[in-house]
Amino acid sequence: MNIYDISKLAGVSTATVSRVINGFDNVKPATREKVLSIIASQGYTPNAFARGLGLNSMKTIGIMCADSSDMYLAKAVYYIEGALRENGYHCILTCTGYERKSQRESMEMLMSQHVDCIILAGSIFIDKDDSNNKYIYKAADSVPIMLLNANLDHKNIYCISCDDSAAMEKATEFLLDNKRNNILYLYNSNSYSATKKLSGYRKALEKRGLKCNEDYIRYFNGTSKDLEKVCGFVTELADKGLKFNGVVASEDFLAVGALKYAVRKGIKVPKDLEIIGYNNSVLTVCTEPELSSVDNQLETLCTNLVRICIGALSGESMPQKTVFNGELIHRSTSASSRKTK
Amino acid sequence: MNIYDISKLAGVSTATVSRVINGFDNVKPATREKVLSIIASQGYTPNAFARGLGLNSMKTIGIMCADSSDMYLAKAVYYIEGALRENGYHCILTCTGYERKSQRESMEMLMSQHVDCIILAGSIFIDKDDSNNKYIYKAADSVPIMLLNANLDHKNIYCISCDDSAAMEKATEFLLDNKRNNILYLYNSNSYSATKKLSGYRKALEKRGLKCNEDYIRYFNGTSKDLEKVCGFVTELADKGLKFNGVVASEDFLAVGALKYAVRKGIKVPKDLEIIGYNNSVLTVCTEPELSSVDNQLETLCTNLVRICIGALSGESMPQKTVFNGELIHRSTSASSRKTK
DNA sequence: TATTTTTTTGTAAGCGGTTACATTTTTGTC
DNA sequence: GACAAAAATGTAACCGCTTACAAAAAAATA
Repeated sequence: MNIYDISKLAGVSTATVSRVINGFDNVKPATREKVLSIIASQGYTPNAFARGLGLNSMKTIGIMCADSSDMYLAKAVYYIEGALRENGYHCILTCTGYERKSQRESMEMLMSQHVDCIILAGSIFIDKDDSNNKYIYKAADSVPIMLLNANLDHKNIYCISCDDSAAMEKATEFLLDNKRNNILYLYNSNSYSATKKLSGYRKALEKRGLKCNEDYIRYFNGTSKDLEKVCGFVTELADKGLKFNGVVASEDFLAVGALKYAVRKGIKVPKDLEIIGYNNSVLTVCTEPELSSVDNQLETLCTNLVRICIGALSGESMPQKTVFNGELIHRSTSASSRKTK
Repeated sequence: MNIYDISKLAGVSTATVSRVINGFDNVKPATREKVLSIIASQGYTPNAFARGLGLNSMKTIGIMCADSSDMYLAKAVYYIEGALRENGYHCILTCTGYERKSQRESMEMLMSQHVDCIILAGSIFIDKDDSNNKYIYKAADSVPIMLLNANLDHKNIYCISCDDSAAMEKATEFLLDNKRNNILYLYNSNSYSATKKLSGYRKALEKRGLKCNEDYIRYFNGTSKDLEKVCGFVTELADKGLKFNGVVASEDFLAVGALKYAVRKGIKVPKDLEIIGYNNSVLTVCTEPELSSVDNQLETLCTNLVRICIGALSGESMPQKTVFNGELIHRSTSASSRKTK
């Protein structure tokens, strides 16, 4: 059953059927009705491939993310997919891992599928050495590229992010306000947004004229799968004599690890140690006491990313850079008596 | 740049170019080399739409899942996508939510995209009233359907699942072995796999001649987003006078809620209360003490699902039903002195 | 009513591949 | 070297839709 069959049954040309299907207004109402009824009675659906070939688009958008089982990225994918579907777009999802080579391959795969746009969910795709970002610029020559939580300057690249630096600065300041002058900073990535967060931490210290002790900035080489390891890592730091009365982390799981350490050692939280995570994930409410965390407005970021994406695809002029503010969510690992808006 | 341009540059016909691209062996090596070098020098990639139109396939598979931000489903999607990608397939992901209507719409969307196969990740798509499953049977007339953790009888539907009933029975028995005769059963879904789990709980009791007290079987109306509510729910049950010395849950977050209740009330775990969750998710290691849980072998399920899927697509005869066994993972909320294999 | 303008419809050429079938070239055999 | 068989290549129809352009029908104007 194809458009030709329908046209014969309706006694019109394929062009007219096509017009009806695509909702053009230059079709006589009576003709439209007839064609629609035939289509309905035959249960006909246009062949998407032929359509794609003719229009050079299948209304499909590619989403690249390092690991869709990561809690944060999973949410991003969920929000993005939902918003795109509402706009009549389909999503091809590809999990690239953390290696540049496989990321490039994923990008090529998406390009070969002729997606209308590519969304890079996460800053892991951007290299500090800009010459390694050519693969992105090349793709941007063909289709608009959307960056979530990252930044790149190019006329066809749109960046949507949270001001992670400011948000982390706020979190750090909150602890400093309570005379927590030995704040451990835990992170596990050197991506664009991770770097921003760290700079926020430094800025908060600098602002008060405190010099930043590099011993307190600690890189953890692992992921949320290694939560037990994080606890061990923090315990080791403490055992080595590092004294700290505050912890801020670039991801919630790192903060949970610190909290585990505290609970096991019987350290009172938040009285003797305050802890603030980042992402405001479900982990924050699993622990006892529950974890304070920075919410970086993922849903807002994603819905706006899609809005801008759709706009760009329909030829509208859209802002290249869109930045939102994070918010510090207080639970039980930061001293609630000082809660601020 | 299309196949015709390449054929001219290489001085051969489009058929030959097509043969080279598709790796047919009836091409003279010298010709193949020449064509390949032209293709490489021109940076040519075949148009996927034209290809799809000709072959009636774009090597794309549809994944339906209720909510890809759900930790369990997110992992399923991750494993499935990865395995499919290794086999040269692309994935269209669609999150359907929990309403039958939107699930049907997602299914239609995937069918209209002419995917080669549809994977239903989760048992939420199957209705107990089989007449409501027509939308699945209808799709199965066109493409193979893969069910993860669910079951449906049809010649073109393949089911891959964990024996959730047996796994839950094992978990329950483990507690009964330690004279935990008042075991609270928490669940939050009536899907196929959730029902199986519950039947496993019942079976364990029956096996010992214990009659199942329905007061202990409790439905929680919410999701992992409402973790704090779960804790409140369990606290309420206890406040109402329900006495229990064991908890098994159909999902980890329910068990975490129970554990929160215990920690807050100062109940000793596992001495006075043993708790076992289900899915062996990352939540199990966030809590203190860490949560024992049933691992239902999601990765194994997914890789086998994809293996069977690929086999079926290439015309091989594949098993309609594939069942794996779950495994009880002991951490700190079940009495470790009795640890069994 | 004749003429012009506008609306509606039809024709047919793409879009860029695949592949059945026909043809040419190569290889093998006697 | 003649002939048959096998291998390599080419021709052209086809997949099912879109759309520029042409043509016909309807509406507006004179």
